[in-house]
Amino acid sequence: MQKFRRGELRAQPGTEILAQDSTAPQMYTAVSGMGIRVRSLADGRRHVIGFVLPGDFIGLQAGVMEAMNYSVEAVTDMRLCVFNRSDLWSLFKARPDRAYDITHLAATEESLLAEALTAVGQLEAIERIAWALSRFHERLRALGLEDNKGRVPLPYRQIDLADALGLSLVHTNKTLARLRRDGLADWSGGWLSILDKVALHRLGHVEDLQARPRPLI
Amino acid sequence: MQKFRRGELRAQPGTEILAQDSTAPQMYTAVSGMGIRVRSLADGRRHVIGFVLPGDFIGLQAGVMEAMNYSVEAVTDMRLCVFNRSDLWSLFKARPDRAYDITHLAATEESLLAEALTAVGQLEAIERIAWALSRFHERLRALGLEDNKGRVPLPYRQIDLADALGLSLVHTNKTLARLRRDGLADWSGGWLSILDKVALHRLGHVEDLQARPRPLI
DNA sequence: CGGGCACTTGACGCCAGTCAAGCAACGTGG
DNA sequence: CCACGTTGCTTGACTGGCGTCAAGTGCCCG
Repeated sequence: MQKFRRGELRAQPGTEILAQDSTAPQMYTAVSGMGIRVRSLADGRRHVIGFVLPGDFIGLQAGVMEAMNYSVEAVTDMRLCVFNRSDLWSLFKARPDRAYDITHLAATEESLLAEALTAVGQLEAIERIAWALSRFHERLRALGLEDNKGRVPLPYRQIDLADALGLSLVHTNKTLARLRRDGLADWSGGWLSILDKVALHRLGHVEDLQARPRPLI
Repeated sequence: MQKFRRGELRAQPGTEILAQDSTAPQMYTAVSGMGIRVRSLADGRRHVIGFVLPGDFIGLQAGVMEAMNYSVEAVTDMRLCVFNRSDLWSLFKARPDRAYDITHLAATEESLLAEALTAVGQLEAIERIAWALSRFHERLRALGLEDNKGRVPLPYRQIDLADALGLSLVHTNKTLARLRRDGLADWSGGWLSILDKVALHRLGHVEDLQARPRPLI
């Protein structure tokens, strides 16, 4: 992939890396720092589609479609690898294996969105938050960001989580406080600890891949 | 693509075409009939991720990932083209243009899901339904299914729409009645008519591609 | 004719939104 | 150095949109 790399971008908190409705000429891979994918409505409401963590690829939509349908914003300082949209087609011709990987990425993204849609559509507030915190911990742990006390860094604001889950800031805050009080999870000061993983997963309907019901017809 | 076609499948209403958590060896393109993509929770709740219309490709997840993370069910009688998962890789090697198209499909799917997520997360009940009916009419009209009275066939049940929008059946029913009474849209007897397109789009925050705000910095 | 399914409508209650006030941490400029 | 505005978090009081319960209709099918 190094051959297709075109440079590095640094973004400050609050910066818009890719703009909704724009036809960006570039795609990115997050190297460090965190951001959000966000869709804005004309009346000011916004929905956080997802969270960008190190290693995530962003801008595929801009790469293969006419335009992005959401923005990407930095929440912390970020460093990103830059790729040219115009190189994507030559990559597909030269490296079918890489093309396959990119399709795999897109399918994974779709899978994440389907799960989020289910959570937002069907779960009640405390279940949604349990789901989100479980997923956060899982992803960040997989990135090796867990410290020796089992905490992972989570530098987002409560309003970001609220807008991702379709909840109000106030209710999100109260529900986080309840999870803390009940000893399930504690997200404060930019760090997240899972205190009772089993209970949290059950509450958030997070499926342990091991425990999937295997149909044996 | 004909070379990769492996046969035809017919499915009755209620049939599960692809099962959640399964590693299906096949992918499909819907030829006729309609279905739903649906995720089920352990406690019986379900979320309708999306609606399968003629021309839609399904099973890409099963094709490139370990397993589907939602099921696909037929709602009417359906006919589908069958493709073998194992042929996907050879397609990527032989036809980079087709591989690109498939990635484009996946990105389009992601885009639809992002819009749905925003609707379910941020809009209130009547707005969500206005959004959904607008999108339905648009997609079905593009398929040439509009009759000379401006109606399109919509053979789903109210519970399917309710489960797609994260609303209860009862509230969905009452909201549909309200849109009908107010002269915005009428979905009854399996047919959908848009009576006041402008008002419906405004209510559902459906963006006219023409009228996008072009940033001119 | 009886049972099931989809749709409809009214009554009631609760989860979560809104409003409002207050605190702590931070950066800025007089 | 302190006053002041801004941003993010917290908490209590009140309200309302939407869920649940319940009953009823029309239609299809065995």
